[in-house]
Amino acid sequence: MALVKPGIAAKRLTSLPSRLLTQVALVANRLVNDGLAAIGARRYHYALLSTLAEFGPSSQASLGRRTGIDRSDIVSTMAELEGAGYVTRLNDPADRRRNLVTITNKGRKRLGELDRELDAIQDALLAPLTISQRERLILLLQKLYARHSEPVE
Amino acid sequence: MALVKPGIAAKRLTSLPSRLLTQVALVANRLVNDGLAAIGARRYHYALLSTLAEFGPSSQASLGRRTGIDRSDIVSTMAELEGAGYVTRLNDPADRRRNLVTITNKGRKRLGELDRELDAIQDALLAPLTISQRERLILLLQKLYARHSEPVE
DNA sequence: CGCATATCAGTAGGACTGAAATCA
DNA sequence: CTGATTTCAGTCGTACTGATATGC
Repeated sequence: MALVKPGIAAKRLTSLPSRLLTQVALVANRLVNDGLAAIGARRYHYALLSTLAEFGPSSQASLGRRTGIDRSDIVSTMAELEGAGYVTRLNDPADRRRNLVTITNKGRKRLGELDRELDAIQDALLAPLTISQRERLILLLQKLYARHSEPVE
Repeated sequence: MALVKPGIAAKRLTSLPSRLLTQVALVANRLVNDGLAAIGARRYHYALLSTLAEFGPSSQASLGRRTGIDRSDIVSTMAELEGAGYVTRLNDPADRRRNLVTITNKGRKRLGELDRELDAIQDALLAPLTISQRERLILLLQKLYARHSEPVE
């Protein structure tokens, strides 16, 4: 928790879109990190468990592409999740380069806990906005993200 | 530059507001960091120089409150900016605990360079949106940030 | 061979903490 | 004494790079 009472910021900064995004993302990340840390989790755990739950057993490389998490960070996070019993890693007999990662029942229960925690966090984050403002914000962010994660040409 | 072709993400993730914010902020930060690094600058430089230009000579503590930058990071960044000749630090005769930081003419010129660089970056970032969508996004983010940086009660 | 996968070691900037020294 | 300011020495999670080993 940071939270020093802020002063009045320079106009150049308060109207700079990239900075607004960073500052609001920082607020969101503080809420998410604190909330997840309270139950012993991190953002990467949620991203990986929810991807495994939706798409089924996957290689680590595929998980990296779907979540945007670096291959290198997948490795260490997978070790954590496996250690906690939330996933299993087996060598894929069809392609022995791959680790086939599978979510366990314990992992599914864990995902449920994380879902509930994150729901509460989203509410806290978006509390200042009306329902239709929240929808608009989400659509605008999705549009921005979609265009910027496409191959640019 | 990261840029691995992304896969299809889990629905839980693509609709999670905190994650959308983080992902778009990440895009913005990559653009900003790369653009500023190309001319030897960092985000903190812009935040501090623009605050000094708008509010005049300030203590480091005041700069920290206005920019949201931690007191500890102000110290090291100020050393960089002073080393480059963009600011001067004098002991405030009126309160000898304080460093009175003042932007130099060279610092003002530098701020102009950073302004131009950042203008181009904002255009690239917001290119997928229409003008009125950009305005709406900015308003929504400002509202969120304002409410979350107020004393909560 | 080229290419993908998994792993490890390490880097970099950003956010933050705790403690010390100084002074209002 | 309390409280503000500056500074230093770290920690932490995130994003990322480079190299290596292995297998398709």
